[in-house]
Amino acid sequence: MLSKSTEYAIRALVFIQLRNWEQKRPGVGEVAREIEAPEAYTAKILQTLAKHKLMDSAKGRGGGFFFGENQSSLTLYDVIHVMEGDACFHKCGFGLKSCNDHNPCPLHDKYVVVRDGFFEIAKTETISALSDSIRRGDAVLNRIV
Amino acid sequence: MLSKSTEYAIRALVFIQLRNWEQKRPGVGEVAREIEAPEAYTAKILQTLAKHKLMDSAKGRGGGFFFGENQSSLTLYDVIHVMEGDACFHKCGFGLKSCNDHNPCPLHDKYVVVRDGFFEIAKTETISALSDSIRRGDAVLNRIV
DNA sequence: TTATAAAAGGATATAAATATCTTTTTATAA
DNA sequence: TTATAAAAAGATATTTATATCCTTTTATAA
Ligand code: FES
Ligand code: FES
Repeated sequence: MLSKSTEYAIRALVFIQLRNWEQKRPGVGEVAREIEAPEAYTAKILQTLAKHKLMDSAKGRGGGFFFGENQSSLTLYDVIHVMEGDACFHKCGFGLKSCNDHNPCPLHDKYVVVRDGFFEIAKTETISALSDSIRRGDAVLNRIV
Repeated sequence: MLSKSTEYAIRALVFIQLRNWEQKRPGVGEVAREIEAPEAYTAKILQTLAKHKLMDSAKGRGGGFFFGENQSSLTLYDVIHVMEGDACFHKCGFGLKSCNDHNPCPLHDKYVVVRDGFFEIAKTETISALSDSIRRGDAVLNRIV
């Protein structure tokens, strides 16, 4: 499972993408409301994402968050990596100090399949692809209730 | 990813099973040493497992931990359920308040495959099967280095 | 040029997970 | 019956994740 912070980050980026497509640059308040996260905490997360150049920000009046040219194909992996590192893609599912094909734990063979499946999703799915499925109405960003 | 506590629990149970097969009932100290976990913390975890009847314990001289008759086919799911609940099998991977087939988040279709894959492992793998793969020499309980 | 709106930065606070320590209960061996 | 070994129970401590608050910097509009 991803950390709450990572989930907030992913949903925030998707929302920013959706608004950007409408020629808007949402601010912290709007993002926090939309992803149903505490505002001050959302601010910290957006700050982290901007610092790592996953998206861009503009200070001052009329400012907000947005994607620049070279930030269009951001993958889930990129976001996870910045927010919580990539232990989840490498760790032994049985809790050993490392995962090793040639000296496996008893879960290794089966666990690796699942772990790699998640890695594949993370490397393949992009913020803009997720956003697009919402724009098309095939998926939702939040629950009504 | 499972919590550290859950990992300790699984490894502890596997070790207890291995020792039981040698007609031994290990105590907290022996278990903690083997799974490389802090002793007092291991004690708490074993206490939780015993309280939930996942294995049995005997107090006093010559006491220790062991599996009773009806505790032989303990699944990983049982252990995870007791240690951290089963959110990981139900939660929305995108962080929505619930996961819903008919009102999916943009990750749903792909995420559910991975999540269900893990659920399948958890429901299928048993402590005794994992232990047996170690006894046979096909897998390890800990890393030399 | 000043007032205002916005993000950045820094300092704290709270909650949850991980870890330790001490006392109590229980069983057994001497 | 007493001393000892072991788990159970309870209290406390530490660390990490989550969350809040206050101040500073920056850009823009009036
Ligand atoms: S060694 Fe445990 S998952 Fe690879
Ligand atoms: S709705 Fe998100 S994983 Fe099912």
